[in-house]
Amino acid sequence: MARAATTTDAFNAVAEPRRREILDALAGGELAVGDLVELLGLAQPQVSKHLRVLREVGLVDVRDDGRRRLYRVNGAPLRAVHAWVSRYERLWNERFDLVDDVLDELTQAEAQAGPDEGD
Amino acid sequence: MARAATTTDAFNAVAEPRRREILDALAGGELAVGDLVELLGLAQPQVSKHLRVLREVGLVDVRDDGRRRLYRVNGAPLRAVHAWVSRYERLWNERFDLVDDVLDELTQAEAQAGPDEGD
DNA sequence: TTGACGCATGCCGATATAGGTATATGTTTG
DNA sequence: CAAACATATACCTATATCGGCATGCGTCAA
Repeated sequence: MARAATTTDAFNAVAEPRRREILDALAGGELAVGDLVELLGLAQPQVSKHLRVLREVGLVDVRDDGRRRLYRVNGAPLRAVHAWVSRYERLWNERFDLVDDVLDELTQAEAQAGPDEGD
Repeated sequence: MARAATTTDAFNAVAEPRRREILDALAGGELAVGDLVELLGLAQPQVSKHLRVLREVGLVDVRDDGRRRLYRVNGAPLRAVHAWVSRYERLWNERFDLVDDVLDELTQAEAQAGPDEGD
């Protein structure tokens, strides 16, 4: 067999440091490929390839702007990663159960406040 | 070059589904290799190999028990993963800033409560 | 239209992987 | 000591990856 494709899911796509850097760079807002090339100091083809992987797993969206292509982050696929990792949070954070309780209370408070829970 | 080694960090180690399953199984407590073989339905050598990877990145600890080896989860290395992913949480969870505030309040509350904040 | 620009893609090579099967190492039992 | 048990490791093969380099394709400017 071999390792699972990097485009299999967010877990695999994000295992590559450069791709994480790309997402971090895009966290500030839309950027063109050329911008990323400068920011990360990578060759243009490599950036395009990493973007392709990120695009295939849905971590970024593209938009055409003249002869440039503006990329944007889409965190949705990371939700699964976050969900899985969070289950282990208590293993390194003793206080987590406390936060857990608070989240519970928060949920209930919102429920009681009803749909009209303006800030 | 090629892909980074699976033993490079938690990101790479955890990208493999089987290894995540192993960690999930160990979440309930110590287990011997044989137990994991049964639980996951994998061949024994494969389980041992996956455990080796997890061990190299520090995600599991081993303990000898007669002719068996008991493995145990160590979530510490996942902290980095959690930290990175969490920064994107607000991208899919509109309410995150709310939780953010609550965490802040919690921290302050604890500080005020002092060291004697028993359950 | 020609040329410059911006980006995507194709090809190449080296490498680590994951599963399969066989076997080595260490431990308990008789 | 020998046999059974539990786990680790060695070897093998197919495969996808990542980087480097060249090139294809669409877009804007003169």
